[in-house]
Amino acid sequence: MPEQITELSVRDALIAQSLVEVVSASNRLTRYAARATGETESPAVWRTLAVLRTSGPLRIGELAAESRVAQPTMTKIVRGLAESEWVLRIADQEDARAWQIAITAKGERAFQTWRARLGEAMLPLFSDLTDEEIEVLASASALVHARIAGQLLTAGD
Amino acid sequence: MPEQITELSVRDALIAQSLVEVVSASNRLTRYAARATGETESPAVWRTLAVLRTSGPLRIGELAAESRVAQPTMTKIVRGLAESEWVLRIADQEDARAWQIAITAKGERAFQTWRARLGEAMLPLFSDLTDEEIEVLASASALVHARIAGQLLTAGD
DNA sequence: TCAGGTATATAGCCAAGCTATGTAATAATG
DNA sequence: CATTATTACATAGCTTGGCTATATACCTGA
Repeated sequence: MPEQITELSVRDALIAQSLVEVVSASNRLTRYAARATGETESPAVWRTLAVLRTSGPLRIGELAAESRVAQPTMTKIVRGLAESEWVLRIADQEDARAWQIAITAKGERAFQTWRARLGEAMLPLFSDLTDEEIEVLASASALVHARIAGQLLTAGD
Repeated sequence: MPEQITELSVRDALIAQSLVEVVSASNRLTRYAARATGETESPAVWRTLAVLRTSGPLRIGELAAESRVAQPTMTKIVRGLAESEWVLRIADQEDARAWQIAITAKGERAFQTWRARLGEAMLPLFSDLTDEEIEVLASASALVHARIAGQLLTAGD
């Protein structure tokens, strides 16, 4: 089945377009900020910490799924995070093969520092935002976050 | 000067926080969509085409700056794009060292196809959006796009 | 108890990005 | 006009982040 063309409703097309524009614009912004701050950690590291903060301790496999990387990639990321003492590996009580990965206070601080650094890098471009515009950004991110967190990747669809 | 801590105004802190949340949420969403679609091209390729579409033909150096990659990286990206016939290299009239890089009709089609594919991958998570929420997403991306396009990276600050 | 399945680890590969540097053209300067 | 400095792109070579395939250890069910 090559090149499956799907006909979307006008409404769905509008939604899809808005979503694509959000991720495109954000991608450019992220890239700008990452270079401005001379970021050294990979995005996956920060995604992983973000997941751990909101979900609490998770197994490596769960963490991989939620951070959208393959399991061996997450094994590697967790090794690095554990060496930095940003996460702690806790032996799983119920399964000796597994670990519970938890963010540490040090990891939490690193995460906050990263957020501050990133925010400051972007700020000069956005210091003129109106209250309404700030609200728009906050709403947009909340809306996306609510729908993306905890979504498994469905292989079929 | 290690670990420069800057005190932001409450307002700036709010803006910075909203921005960080936007890029974090979008990053997770992008990553979801990229895996769902089995994306093969790098994000930089699509950023580059997006820049060319809105800015018109650019030199490799300008394109590198605007797409937020180093110049040799852009040389490599353009080589790939030219091989796919998604861009055309046009000898610069005013400088024999330089090229004008222009998107082709084929490149434009590839870009649109990518957008459609990406949008459809995200749609299932967002099909319940209200009109107001769609508007919020569109406004947020417009707002970001307007401020990020054409911004050079200031080495100082 | 043993067969199959599952959680993580390891090995090894590939691609994308970078820095440093080369080459050729242009610009500036005496 | 000759020479030197600068600029635009290309090349070389490296590092790293991600992947697939597979090994290892443990768990589960017949």
